[in-house]
Amino acid sequence: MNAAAQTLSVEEAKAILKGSDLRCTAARIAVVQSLHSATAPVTSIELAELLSGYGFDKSTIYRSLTELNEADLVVRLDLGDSIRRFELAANYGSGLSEHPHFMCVDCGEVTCLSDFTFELKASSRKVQAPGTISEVLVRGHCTACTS
Amino acid sequence: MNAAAQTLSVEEAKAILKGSDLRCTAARIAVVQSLHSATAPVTSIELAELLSGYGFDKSTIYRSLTELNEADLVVRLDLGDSIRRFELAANYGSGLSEHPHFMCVDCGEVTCLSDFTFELKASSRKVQAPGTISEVLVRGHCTACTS
DNA sequence: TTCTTTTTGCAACTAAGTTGCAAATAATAT
DNA sequence: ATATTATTTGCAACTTAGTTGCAAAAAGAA
Ligand SMILES: [Mn+2]
Ligand SMILES: [Mn+2]
Ligand SMILES: [Zn+2]
Ligand SMILES: [Zn+2]
Repeated sequence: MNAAAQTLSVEEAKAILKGSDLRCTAARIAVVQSLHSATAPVTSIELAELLSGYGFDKSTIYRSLTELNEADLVVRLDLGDSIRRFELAANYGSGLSEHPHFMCVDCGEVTCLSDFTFELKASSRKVQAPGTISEVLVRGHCTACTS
Repeated sequence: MNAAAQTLSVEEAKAILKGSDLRCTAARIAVVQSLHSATAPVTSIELAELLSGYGFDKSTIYRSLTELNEADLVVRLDLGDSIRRFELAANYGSGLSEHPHFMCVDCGEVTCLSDFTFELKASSRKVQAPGTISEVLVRGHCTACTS
């Protein structure tokens, strides 16, 4: 897991959960706090391992992540390496502030492209869009692996 | 699997394999032919199941796909549902003709966005690109699932 | 507190893909 | 056409990420 951005108190975590009508259980509080302290998306495995060190079962962590995701409190990223990653929604449930993600195919590092927007351009005016876009993932070679 | 686009003869398949210095085995020929006849990316599972009906072992099919991918004869798509998909490179090994892909999160359908280009735009001039992009994946709700 | 509903831990299971190794096959040399 | 050598295959066992059923525990409401 990565370095703490800042610590979220138990009370703050509880407030976030209550805001989405979720029960405040120890596991969910721990998940919210862990995700909050992360500076990049966290894999389910990392989180399950970290929190099993505090006595939580991995199935509980997986279930918590799914529940928080369904409540739009966390974003679930499927980046193509068959390992799920999660990040706390910037706004705790509103579903705003989506951004594309970049994954390096060499080192596996994942970056939030918060300062970028993506544009899909039809090459001719007769092709129609495939649908409404909800997630954009870009893969390639990161600057560290290229240089 | 999807309907045949056109049939590729054994000799044509062999020529493609030889062009990349790969041995012409029955399994690899069958994989090339199957991928050629597909109109959309094919999952490893579909292909392994189809070809196991002809006596090939699934491990052989998985290995063939990996080898053909490493030779740039086929493109491997990781679309986020932990199931790999493959398509024949349009130009049999040159690595050109890349295009973004769209996956519907509702019905799972995958579309090649051959007629689209993608543009990553920095929101300010001081943010730098994350690296060199090699694959773009867009997920969302397809028109059929939206209407 | 008591009651009711939701959540948890456990262990067993699933799905997709990988691996070691002896036997079979492809390409090459004779 | 046959022998030689390197590569590929089939098999079965394994791995990894995640899921599930169910009884016990915990949360929130009364
Ligand atoms: Mn992000
Ligand atoms: Mn395609
Ligand atoms: Zn990298
Ligand atoms: Zn759809």
